This record gives sequence, structure tokens and C-alpha cells, in this order.
Amino acid sequence: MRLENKKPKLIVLLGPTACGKTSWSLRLAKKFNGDIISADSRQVYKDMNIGTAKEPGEWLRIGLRKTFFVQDIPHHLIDFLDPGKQFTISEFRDKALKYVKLAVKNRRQPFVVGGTGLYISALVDNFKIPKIPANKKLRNSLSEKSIDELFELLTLIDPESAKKIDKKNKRRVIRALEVSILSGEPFSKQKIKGEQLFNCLKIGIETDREVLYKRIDERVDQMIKDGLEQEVKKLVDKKYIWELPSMSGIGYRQFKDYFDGKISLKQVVENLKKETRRYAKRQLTWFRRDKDIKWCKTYEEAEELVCRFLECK
RNA sequence: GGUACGGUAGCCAAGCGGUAAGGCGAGGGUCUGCAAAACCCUUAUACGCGGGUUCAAUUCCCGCCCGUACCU
Repeated sequence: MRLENKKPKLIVLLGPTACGKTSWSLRLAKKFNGDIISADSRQVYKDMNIGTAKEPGEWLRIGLRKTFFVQDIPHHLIDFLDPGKQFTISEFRDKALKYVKLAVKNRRQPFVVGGTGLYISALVDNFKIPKIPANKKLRNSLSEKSIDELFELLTLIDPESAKKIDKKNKRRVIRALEVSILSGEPFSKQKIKGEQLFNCLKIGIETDREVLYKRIDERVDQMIKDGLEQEVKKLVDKKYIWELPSMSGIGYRQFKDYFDGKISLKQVVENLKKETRRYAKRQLTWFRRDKDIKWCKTYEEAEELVCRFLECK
């Protein structure tokens, strides 16, 4: 108990896309002297603003360090990466950890805010991620094989993983092989959770599915009005290819067929709405199994929880 | 009014004398270096209505209703 209290307090605000994380997080951060660490795999990219629903902000120099501010609240891990670059969970975990610690050191309350469940887990549950970076050569040679061959190989090298992994998921099977081969140790033995580093309050924003879907539709329409097409066009003109992780996100990849003259803008909008809804569904599936999440219907409930958690008054 | 074509689950759609593919959508799930990704599972006693032929009709015939196109 005493040990628990010594751990820094971390507040996580999560929920499916378009549930209102940004606005809640800003209110909470203003009230509780917060720093926001974004856990969003797409908002990391520069020049991808409309499609990722990034709140407008500006980079300001504080001392030696430049920080992205949204309404006077410092935001980290947002708007900093070239869309041509890759960002991975390992990098997220390390950087997020750094920013959380920095906030604590500066006596500011860290808020982790986002919808990328895996990223949040990696930080909160202290994942020890195998230090085996993507090996292009190996991946290429492996992807030439059929999924069945690969799976058979995995059964030989790492039967434990083979038992659990999706047999048809080439990407996952290849990664398991990659780690096992390059490290010389089975992947299954390397999926380790360290001791929890934080005393953590997880708040989920609860929204009716129907209401959420309606908000998604409206948000997509707004994105189009705000000039999403031009934003994507600019990225394409800058030679960012569709195969990039950044360009494969919702809001971007849907424009490929449109620019190729295969579908109309109306169809883009429809696809965009549809895929965003499906994405929200997947996020909910992810969050559902985390029983620690305190689901709140209103902002006031969330604020109350935070208040109690921080023992303020 | 006439001619042609069509009417199959929420939507699209194949099929055909022996009670019916698939896709979309929807829902559920997996998740440790692409995670807004990738992958998996589930889903409905659906053949417009009424007759007839037949051992048997969603499938053939007749009539009706509805839709679409064209003609007058």
C-alpha cells in the first residue's frame, strides 16, 4: 500500500474515436495543471491535421525545448514526425515514459490521452518489447512464402507462439518469426510485462454506439468541409506514397481510388464514415477487456474521479 | 394502353425442376516494432401474390400486383 502510493500518479483518458477525448482532456489539464501525452498513432505526424482530427496548436520554445501547445497546455508525442517516417510501439513506450517522468519532475500532472489501445497498454502495463527492429531483408524473404509455410516454420521455432497466434495473419506470424530468429529466443518468451510503474487512473469516455456513429458521420462531413481533400493532395504531391503507415490511416487511404479516378468524392466520404465506424468498434473491443477502466458518461463524473484520485480540495 | 426485362434475407446479387452461392452491411473477437494496421469468427426456415402442370417448383405455364426501360 505504501509502495503503491510512492508511484507517480498517471491519469489515462481513453475511448473510441470521436468520443470527445480532446475536449475532455483540455478541460482536465487546465483544471489539474496537466501535461498531455498523446497516445495516438496517427496524430504523431506533421501535416496530417484534418484527417487525424488533431486539435490546432503551436510549437513554442520553452528554454531549450520546443513544445507543442494546445490552448496553453503542453502536448507531447503529437505533430512531430515526418509522414514518411515510421513510428512504432517501442518508440512510443520509451518516449511516453520519458515525457511522463518529465511532467512528474516538473510537478505537473501527466495525462495520457488517446485511442491507440496497444500504446496505452505498453506504457501502463510496462511492456518489455523485444529489441528486434524490423528487418526488411528478412521480412521480404519471409513474405515470399505462403502463410501456411510460415506458420509451419513458426510451429518449429516457437510452438508456444504458434498456438496463440492467428494462423492467417501473415504480418503477425512474420514478426514472431523475425523476433525468434534474430534473437535466437522464442518470441513467446519475450512478451514480458514489467512491474507497473504508475499509480494509474484509467477513464473511458462512454458513448452510446448510435450517438457515436452519428458523431463520426458529422465529423467526417466537417473534415471534408475543412479541406481534407487538399490536405491529402498535398501529401501525395510531396511524394508520400500510399503504402506508408501514415498514408494507410483512415482519412487518407480512402482518397487513393478517388485520385485515381475510380470513385467519386461521395463514395470517399461514405467509405470514410464506414471505416471510421469499424475502427471505433475495434477500439471498443480492445478497451472492453480492460476491467480497470472507469467508464464515464459525463465530463463531471470524470472530473470527480480525477479529483478523488489526486486527493485535491 | 402496348412491348421488354426484373421482383431472392437490412442492401446488392448468383442460381435453378428435388427447399438456395457469394458480397456488402451489422455484431463479436485476436492483439508486445506497420495497431486509424493486420487477421479471425458469427449472422437471417430470404425466392412479390394467387392459381395450374409435376412425385416434386424459387426454377415451367396462366393471371394479378409492383418496379425499371422503351414504344404509343
